[in-house]
Amino acid sequence: MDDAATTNGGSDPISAASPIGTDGPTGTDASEHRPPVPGLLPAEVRGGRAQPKTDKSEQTRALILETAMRLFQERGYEKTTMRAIAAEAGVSVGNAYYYFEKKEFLIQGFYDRMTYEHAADARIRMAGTTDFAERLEIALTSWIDCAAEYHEFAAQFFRTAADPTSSLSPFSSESHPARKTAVELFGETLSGSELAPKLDAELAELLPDLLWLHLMIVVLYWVFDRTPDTERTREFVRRSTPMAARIINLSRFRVFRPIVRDAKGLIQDFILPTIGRTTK
Amino acid sequence: MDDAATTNGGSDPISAASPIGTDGPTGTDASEHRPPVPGLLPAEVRGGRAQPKTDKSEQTRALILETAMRLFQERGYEKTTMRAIAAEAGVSVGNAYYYFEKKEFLIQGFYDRMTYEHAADARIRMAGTTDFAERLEIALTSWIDCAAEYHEFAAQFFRTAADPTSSLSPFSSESHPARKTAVELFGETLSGSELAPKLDAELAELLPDLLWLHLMIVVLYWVFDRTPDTERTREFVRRSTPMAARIINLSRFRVFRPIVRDAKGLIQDFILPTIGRTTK
DNA sequence: CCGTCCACTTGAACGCGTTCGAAACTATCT
DNA sequence: AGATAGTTTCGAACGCGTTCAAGTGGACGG
Repeated sequence: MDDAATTNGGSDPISAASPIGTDGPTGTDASEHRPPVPGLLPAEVRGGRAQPKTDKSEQTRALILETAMRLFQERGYEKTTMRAIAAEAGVSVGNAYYYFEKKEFLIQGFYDRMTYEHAADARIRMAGTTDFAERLEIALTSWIDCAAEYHEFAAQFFRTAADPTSSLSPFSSESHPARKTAVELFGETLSGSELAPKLDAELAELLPDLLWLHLMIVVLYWVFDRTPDTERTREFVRRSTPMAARIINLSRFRVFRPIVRDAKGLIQDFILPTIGRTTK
Repeated sequence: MDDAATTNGGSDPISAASPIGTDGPTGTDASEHRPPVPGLLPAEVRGGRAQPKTDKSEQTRALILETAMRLFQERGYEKTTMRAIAAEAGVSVGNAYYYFEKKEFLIQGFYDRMTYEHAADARIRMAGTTDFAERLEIALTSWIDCAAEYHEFAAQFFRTAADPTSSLSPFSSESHPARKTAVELFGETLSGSELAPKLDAELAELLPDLLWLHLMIVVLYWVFDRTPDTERTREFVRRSTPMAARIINLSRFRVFRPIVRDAKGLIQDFILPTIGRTTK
């Protein structure tokens, strides 16, 4: 009896905006419609139960989520019990489960928050830089910095994310706004560089998702990284970004055409559909 | 207090990995659980507690593992309770935990068995074929076939494998014999092809591990694949293997030198050490 | 002012993974 | 045979995630 799908009303309050690739604005992106504090946004309403009907309801939900996030950080995920969260928030366990179907779903709060913090931070940091490799390195390093405080229980999160039956997976979840935000950031990483105009349009459309995959690899590396300040992952980023830039740059030349064509086909047919992107 | 490490005597001395005996045709009963080679412990011993001291001990261990694997396949991982395993095996729960530290560790049995079955099956299938792309496709398709029966609860296994704190992870576990076996298979996949003599020796040394990573990507794809008979993954293999072969083939040419050099450095410095391989 | 509906809240109870102290069994020595 | 030490087995008990039947309280219609 999998009630995971049935209990949720199925309606997602976030309506999809225009596809990523169709935007042709080379100038100011103006995608900064995101309020600065995402902690209490309806964006985090996802992953729970039905939509809130009351103000008080939403407050309770936010209270539980905030409390959970604080305790997770203080004690780690496993050692934070649902009873402790409920007690600390001053509600009952059942109430917590009224808003969050499973303990897992409380992690979503972290994921969302980090994604938005990362996007904002990276945009600021890469402003003024036009070299693509540098921009990419900034974007990835920014992620590592934003994620630093959560490294301790990242394992748990990653575990959850790797479960295809869980809607928290960055791969399988359809209409995951956080992923969309991240992909958009990489779109800007590319479009704001001097490399962008030189590229084949078709390839340029795929690249944001590919760069997001690059981030996923970095995340994988980061999760397993046990060096202080995840220095090894940072070094990995410093080494891999110039190479990625070079590969993309070389893709323009004739010798590489066949490979690039193959790769594009593979990505379009097998990778993007899997991660929930429907390229028409 | 994490007693997970302290309860275990420290290092579990794994002597060697031997292929799991081709199990009897029908009766999976514990009737032939005595290894003919005295100094060689079965591969299944890994992941549990201390080494068995008695013959009877080893029998009990095997009985529990066999029972667990059967129930996992019948009911799935989550729905198979430790109590059920113990009851079905005719032992107590405590006894099961005497041999297997956590329920997770019972999964290891699957992993080992599948790895050896795969290696054997792939070797048979690719005998007589010298085209590298074909050999690679055979190796990967063989894996999908061997893994087919476990697809249902593969999610759970993958979840566990993605946890860096778990010793079951194919990445972080040092001295994982199953991984070694798989890498060796890919070594033969390459060395048995007409491509092998043409390659740079240094690159040829890296390739088995890289091909294993290719398999890991296929596994990732497979876990999320919901199509019947994981047809989509099979198609993915058919498409990706010729491309991999072409890339490897092209790596010989001068134009690609710089990229190949970069890639080699990156892999040698960052990928292989992480997956427990120390290339000198 | 009462009844009805419904979002919200409660906490006891259930199932399962895991632990632990003690019993049972085996091997070895006196 | 008895004593001793080590190994294996047992099952009750614990903690935690999760469920569920039973409330509570406010809004609204009559």
